[in-house]
Amino acid sequence: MTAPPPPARKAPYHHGDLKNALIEAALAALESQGWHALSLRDVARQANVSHAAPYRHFPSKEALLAALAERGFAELADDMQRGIDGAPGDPLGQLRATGRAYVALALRRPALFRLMFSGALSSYQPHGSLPLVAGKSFLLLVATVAAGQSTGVVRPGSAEQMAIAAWATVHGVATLLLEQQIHLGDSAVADPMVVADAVIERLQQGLAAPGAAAPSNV
Amino acid sequence: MTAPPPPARKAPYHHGDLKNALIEAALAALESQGWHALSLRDVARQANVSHAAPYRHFPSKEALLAALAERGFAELADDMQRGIDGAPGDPLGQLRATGRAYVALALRRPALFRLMFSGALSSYQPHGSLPLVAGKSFLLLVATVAAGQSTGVVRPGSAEQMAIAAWATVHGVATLLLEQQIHLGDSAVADPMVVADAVIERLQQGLAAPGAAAPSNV
DNA sequence: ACCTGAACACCGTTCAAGT
DNA sequence: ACCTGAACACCGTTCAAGT
Repeated sequence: MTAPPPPARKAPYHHGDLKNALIEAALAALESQGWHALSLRDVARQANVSHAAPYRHFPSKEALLAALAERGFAELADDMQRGIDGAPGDPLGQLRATGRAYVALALRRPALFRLMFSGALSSYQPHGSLPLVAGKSFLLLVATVAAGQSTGVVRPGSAEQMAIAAWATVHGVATLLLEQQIHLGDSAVADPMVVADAVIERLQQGLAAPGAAAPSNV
Repeated sequence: MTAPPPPARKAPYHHGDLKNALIEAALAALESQGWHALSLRDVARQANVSHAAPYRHFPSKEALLAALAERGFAELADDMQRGIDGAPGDPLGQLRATGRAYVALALRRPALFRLMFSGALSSYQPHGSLPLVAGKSFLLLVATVAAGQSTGVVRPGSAEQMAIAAWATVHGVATLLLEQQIHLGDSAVADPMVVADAVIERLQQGLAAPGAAAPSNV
């Protein structure tokens, strides 16, 4: 009765893969609390290490947040690439698909999206490969616009400038929807994605070459 | 020599207008640190009161942030209204002016703009008149679109839906510029406002009625 | 090489007490 | 009615010490 319980399986002193464990714990905490409320001490608790342990793997809390943001940007580029792959030979369809992927990510992981785009990181520069990964999705966009121009379905002009306009539009709907700034009460549409589609459709018309036929689907 | 200095003008025990003094101090701290780094204790220090004094005027730190955001939304609506007043009888010009005012505010007060639109406040609802003031600028936009439709320079359709598309586009450039996501290195343009104008111009073309003449200025 | 525990200088919020 | 000072339960970060 009074005998002490067996030591059971004690956690090893060395975690083994603490860095990834911290990132996983932080990703979970992120979506439930937002980046500004995320506590490094709490993440350490969740990973069953002391509050000082994370400092062996990240020089600061911001560095951990940057690692999360980088995961988000990689996921964004992957989703967009999947959209491009899904509509081979149809640049306008590819543009629509990348736009939908962008909005979908914002709605699926709102806290992660805010971390990526809402000034949580003062600069991407000091965080290793973050600037490179963050720039990847824009490069995809420019390439798709250029492809559309070469086949004549996208109006001529600076591909970069048109990509910026497309990005701005899609980023705008994504953030306004995610922050619930757009009130869908009056309209018959209750689904945010329907609003996004409408805006993307209008953008589509602006990017399409004057003579080109309107896309048939959606 | 050893005589104590005269009491001079001691600060009165009652501040008099502490509420506004706190808001002013907070607005200053906001732009220099961002909303997430803003400390209530520091704001109190800046206003020369104890760290507990703010709680007589704001139930929480978030309530103070909400007061700042409300100021921002009021300023935004004012700026947009000024843009509308500056182009009487020219709805397309008014739309362009409101868009420029929107981007200008984002670039002039980046931290305030982030506070307003980047999920710092979990909801506008519990903060008095904030939802009403926050909605004002969108109503201006809808009214201007409707005015353009009635004179035939803006294409027909749901004014609300077109206002959403316009808002999304302008909001997108504003936030991307403010977060320095758009790299102006390659282009000849170093001025963010030039990028904004280009995007707004493209939006303009999307909103204009097919038959209407292109705007001559800018 | 990696992790712990104590320590430091902060926070937001509460509450009895002062004016 | 409004403000103060101590107190509580947290933070991020540092550093000597442990394994």
